[in-house]
Amino acid sequence: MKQTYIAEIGKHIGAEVTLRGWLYNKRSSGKLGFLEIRDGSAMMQAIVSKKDVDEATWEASERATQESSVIVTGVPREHPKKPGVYELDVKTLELVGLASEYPITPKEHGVEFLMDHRHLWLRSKRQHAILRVRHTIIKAVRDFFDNNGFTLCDTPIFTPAACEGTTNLFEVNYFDEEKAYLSQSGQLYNEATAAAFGKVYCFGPTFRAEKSKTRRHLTEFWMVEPEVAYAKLDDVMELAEQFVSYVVARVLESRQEELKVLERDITKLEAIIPPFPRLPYDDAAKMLDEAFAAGKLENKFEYGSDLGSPDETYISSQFDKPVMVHRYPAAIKAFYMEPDPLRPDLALCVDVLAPEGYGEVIGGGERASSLEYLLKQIAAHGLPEEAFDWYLDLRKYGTFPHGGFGMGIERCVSWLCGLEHVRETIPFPRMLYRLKP
RNA sequence: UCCUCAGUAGCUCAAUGGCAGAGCACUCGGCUGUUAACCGAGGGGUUGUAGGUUCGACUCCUACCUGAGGAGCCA
Repeated sequence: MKQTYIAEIGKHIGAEVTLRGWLYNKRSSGKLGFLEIRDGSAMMQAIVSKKDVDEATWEASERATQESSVIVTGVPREHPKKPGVYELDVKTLELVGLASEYPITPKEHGVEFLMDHRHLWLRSKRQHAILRVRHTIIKAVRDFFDNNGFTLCDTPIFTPAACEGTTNLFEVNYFDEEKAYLSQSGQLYNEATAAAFGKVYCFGPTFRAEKSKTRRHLTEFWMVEPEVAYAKLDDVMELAEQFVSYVVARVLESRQEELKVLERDITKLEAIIPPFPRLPYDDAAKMLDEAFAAGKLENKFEYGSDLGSPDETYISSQFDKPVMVHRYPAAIKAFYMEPDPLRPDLALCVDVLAPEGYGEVIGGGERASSLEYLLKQIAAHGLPEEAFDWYLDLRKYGTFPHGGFGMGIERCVSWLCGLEHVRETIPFPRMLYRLKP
C-alpha cells in the first residue's frame, strides 16, 4: 500500500489511494461520517457511509477522536457542490493511535494556553500556513545569495567576546581559558570570510539576553547576514532592496494558499518592488519633529538619539514600501561603523523599516576599514583591545572597504504573514519567561 | 527595570455586594451531505495565593504570584 499525499490527490481521481495522517475534525449525520483528514501536506474530507464499509471500519470511524492517527483507503472524487475540491469515499479506515481528549478544541483559545501547547498547536491550519511561509522565505534567502555569487560561511555560535559589549549576551561557563558567550551576530567573522571569498553570508541562530517583552522580540532568533568586499553604503542599500524584493516575490509566487489562510492583504506585498525610498537620518528627524508638532507623536524626538519604536512606526507608515533610513549619528551606533567622510559625526549605516508598522527588519552598513580609526573606536567604547586582535588583523593584512547587513528571519516572516507577534513565526519560540515546550 | 491590563469548569467567557452559569470539549442517545454541523440528556468548580472589610465577597481593600500588552534596547 503506497501512501498518497493529499497535496497530490488531484492526480488520483477515481483510483484507490491510501492516506496516512490524523483526524483533524469529525462531523456525522447518522449513518454518514465526515472526517477531516490531515497528513502534513494538506487536508481533505473523507466520507464514511455505513452501508458501504465493513463493520470494523464503521466502528473505527465512530471511535476515532480528534487528532487520532489513522490510515484510510478510498477513492477520491470531486466534491458534489464545490468544483475543484476533492473528497475521499472511504473503503477502509484503520485506527493507528486513539488520541486522548485533545486540549486544543475548534473554538478560540488564549495565548498562554496555546503557547503551553505549542507542540500540539503546530498542527493547526494557521500555524501550518505560517511555518510553510517561513520555509519558503528561508529557501528564497538561500537561493538569492547562492544565485548571486555568495559563498555560505557560517560563523561560530560560541564566541569569546562581544561585538558590542557583554550586557545582553548569554554567558557560557565551559571553556577553561575564558568566558564564552552565545553569538549575537556573525558579522565580525563575516568580515574575515569576506576577505577570503569576496561575497559571503552566514545564516544561523542568534541570541540576545535583552529583557525585551514585546511582539517583536525573541531571545533566540535566526538571522541571515551577507557581507560584501569592496561594497560601499550605496551598494549595501541596493543589495538589501534587491534581496527583500526577491524574497517577497518568491512568497507571493508559491504561497498563495497559505497567505489566504492567514487573510493577508497581498496587494500590500505586491507593492514591494525596487527602488525603496532612502531617507537620511536628518530628514527622518525633521519628519518626526513635524509629526510631533501636528500631534501625531506623543514624545518629541531628540536629534542625536536613536529612533524609538513609535518613531519607526510613524516613519514606516508614511511609505508603502520598506524605507531605508541611513546615516545615523555615529555616537549611537556600533564601534565598527565607517564614518561618513562628508560628515564624520554620521555613520555610513542603514536600517530598513518594513511597512505596516513592522519596524526594523534589516540593519547594516559600511564597516570601518582604517586600523587607526578602529583602535580609537575600541578605546572610546571601553572595549578590550586584545579581544579584537584577530579582527584588527583584517585591517593590517590588506584592508578593504566592505559592508553588509543582517535580516531577522522572524520579523520578516511576521511582516509577510501579517502577524501580530513574532512568537508564531518559529516552531518553538524562546522568549523572556518562555522556555517550554 | 518601569507603566497598563487580566486571572472563575479542560478551553473561551458571563454572573449590579445576595442560589456558581453558558458555549465548546468529553460521555450517552438521534440524524445519509456535514463545513467551528445540528438536536436532546449527563458528568465536570479550593472563583490565582494569603490576609482584611462586611450579616454576607467571584464582586470592595492590601500584599504577593502568574500571564499579556507597551516603554527602554534591539533584528
